[in-house]
Amino acid sequence: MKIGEVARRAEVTIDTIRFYERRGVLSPPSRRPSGYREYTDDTVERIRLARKMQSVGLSLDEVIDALSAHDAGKATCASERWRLDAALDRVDERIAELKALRREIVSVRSACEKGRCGFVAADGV
Amino acid sequence: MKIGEVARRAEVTIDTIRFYERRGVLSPPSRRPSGYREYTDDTVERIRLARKMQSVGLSLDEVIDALSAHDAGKATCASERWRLDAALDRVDERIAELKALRREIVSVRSACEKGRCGFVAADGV
DNA sequence: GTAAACTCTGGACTTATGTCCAGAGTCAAG
DNA sequence: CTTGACTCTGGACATAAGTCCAGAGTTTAC
Repeated sequence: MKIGEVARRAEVTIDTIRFYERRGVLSPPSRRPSGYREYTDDTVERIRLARKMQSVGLSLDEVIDALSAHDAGKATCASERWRLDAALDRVDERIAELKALRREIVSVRSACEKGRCGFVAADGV
Repeated sequence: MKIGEVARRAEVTIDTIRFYERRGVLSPPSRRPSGYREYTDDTVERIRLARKMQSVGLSLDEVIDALSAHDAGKATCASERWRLDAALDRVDERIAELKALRREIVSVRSACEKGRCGFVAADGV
């Protein structure tokens, strides 16, 4: 199938597919005599898998890495679960940062209500 | 005082100060005959205020906007508090997104433990 | 056979917030 | 007066993950 159909089926843009090829998420497909890329269903699945990985917070480099392990045939759930753990740790860390930020905002805000907020006040800046 | 001392006192880099000038956070300072920028203490305070605003999650454009209101002399705590409210809303929204992502990761992870995880599994992709 | 829809390449552009650079000129201390 | 520290400009570079473009060639439906 042509790239447009892959894009529709995998729910990404054509540009993303070509970008994935450049980055190595997808290997270069076979070509028609005209130069058109020719794909199989596998590519659709591979893109979906990549998107799924990205959607849980893996960077594209991590996705490429995971897919390589996958391609090498050495990937099992147990052997790859650390990637999810790492993603989870990052999310938790980010949540903690945002909660700290939230406390800071609330603090500035309530100082603001009580007069001197040091934020927007008439401090001559 | 020269730019280097402003940088030290406001705890930013010289590059950041010049960048703030280009962006309009700081107005162009007076110059020595040599062309060197000459600042007063006010600039240090203004930079600190800008950093404080950024640190609670306002974008640079929002900081510029807030400082303009400030410069116009129309800013009071009450009139500007909505900026903090907006920042707070964004943080809350972001936290909610991350919590949803966390649930998704945990879900994929536990599916992974139970065999078919559809993530890294031997699904022939 | 023609028109519309599709695809090709390679590179520039996007967002946000700075950071870094070379090459030239200036300032301060001794 | 010399030396080392400082500052100037303007533009390129950085991140991440794509997005968009022109201009040319291809495929498909009618």
